[in-house]
Amino acid sequence: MDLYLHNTLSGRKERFTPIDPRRVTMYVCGPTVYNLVHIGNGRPAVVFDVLFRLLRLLYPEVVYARNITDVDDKINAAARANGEAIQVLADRYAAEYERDIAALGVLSPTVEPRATGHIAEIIDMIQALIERGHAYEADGHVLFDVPSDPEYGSLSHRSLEDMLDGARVEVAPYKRDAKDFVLWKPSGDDLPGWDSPWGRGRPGWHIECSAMIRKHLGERIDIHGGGSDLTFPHHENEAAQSRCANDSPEYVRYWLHNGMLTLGQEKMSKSLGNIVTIRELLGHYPGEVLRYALLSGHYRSQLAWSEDLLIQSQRSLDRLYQALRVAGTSGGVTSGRFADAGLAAFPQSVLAALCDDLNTPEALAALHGLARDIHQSDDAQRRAALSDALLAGGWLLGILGEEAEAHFQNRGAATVDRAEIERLIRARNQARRDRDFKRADEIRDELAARGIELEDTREGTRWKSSEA
RNA sequence: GGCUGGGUGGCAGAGUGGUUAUGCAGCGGACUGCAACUCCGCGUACGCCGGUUCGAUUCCGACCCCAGCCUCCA
Repeated sequence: MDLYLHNTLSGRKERFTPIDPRRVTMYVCGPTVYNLVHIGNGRPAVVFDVLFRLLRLLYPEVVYARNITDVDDKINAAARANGEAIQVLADRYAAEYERDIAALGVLSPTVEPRATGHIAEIIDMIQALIERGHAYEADGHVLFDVPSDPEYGSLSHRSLEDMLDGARVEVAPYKRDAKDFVLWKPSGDDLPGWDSPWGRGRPGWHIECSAMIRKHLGERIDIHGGGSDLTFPHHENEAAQSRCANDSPEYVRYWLHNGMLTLGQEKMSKSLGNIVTIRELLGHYPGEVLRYALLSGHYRSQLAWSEDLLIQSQRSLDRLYQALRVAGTSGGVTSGRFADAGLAAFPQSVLAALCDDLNTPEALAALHGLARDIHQSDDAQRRAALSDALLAGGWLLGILGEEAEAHFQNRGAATVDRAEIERLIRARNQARRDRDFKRADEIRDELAARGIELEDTREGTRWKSSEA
């Protein structure tokens, strides 16, 4: 099945053709670790996790690198404010980040490189840029010479003249051109620094990604992902550096950018302060609900984050689990089961949706279609087949990994233990057989008051914990 | 100002030149001892104005409005 992806470079949807069909390479920009990440940071992690899962299904090998930026002036500032060692703070928040996105069902990438582990590669690359006449040293800094790259602006679709209009920032006096950006900057004794041909210093932001990609994935790669706010300047600069430092004229074949989350009327962002951390959300909702919410919109669109979205996502997810429950299948053990399954194990409708530029809302709709089919079927064998398909499709999206019965029972604020629940259900069913409906309803009301809801089915009475 | 993307039913959010998105919420019915679960049905959705067309929410043009980037940012 052909995969189509929207490429920022061309501005349109293109058929995905990897450089090497046996080995697909993908890089995604991770966060700068200086505090807990917000749910907006979770979007690329989740979206490109779905792409990673899909690619592994379609190609024999996928090398996926997702970086962590652990050297940055914001980290330095946060550490100073905390009176904490810089590296300790960065390590801590890197670990918190991984914990948060793991809760969102994000698989580990193939490699997770950190900037501080690649200083030698960064220095090499800067030297190459200087030698090739694309960078210069000035006042302890090394700067990229933007006018030396004729293709600069091709990714973000801006001409150099366009950029002049937006030059709102004061230009450092040592820059030859206002658009030149820093590759290396000097560090005082109180800041992290490494010896270099230009003195003790630290790398600029953009060069980190270029160096890590070259080391782990090669001079040219298939897919580069990240938030749309990184398109300019970060990715534009990164592309310029890599094109100019590498021997290959092609750097990235497919640039993918996810849209921003909004809170209220505006983009969720740290500088605006309108953020909600993943950690905070996990206190109220399972990670799977957050993931469903993130996937409920197409990755390139803005998505309005709200309490309502979470409630709707939770209930939508319940509907899928309810179908699994009715089919009598147990989920839960799906991860090992589908990770190495062939294409045939996955519902065509879900694959088709995902292969069309990762249309996750369409894929979720397909899952709901399967759920409906399960409910409408009275053939146990067919139900089992449908619920297998539902589980497989769910795995591809990174949801439905929980055992269905547990999904409904291990949540909420139930204050009754399992044995007591079973005992009361038996007592109620006895009362029903005796046609003592008053007594039966008393028991049901009592359980309801304690957060337990009952469902009577042909096979017996089921219970679930009320919504949290 | 430049460059992107968008305005779809109460809400979220896909998609399509003429046929049901999907989910949540609401209403009516079936099932049930009553509920819950589930099923069936319903509400005349496509910013505005023109154009093309037998027919446009879907193509073209103008207009209005919104968001993102142009500074750190997922």
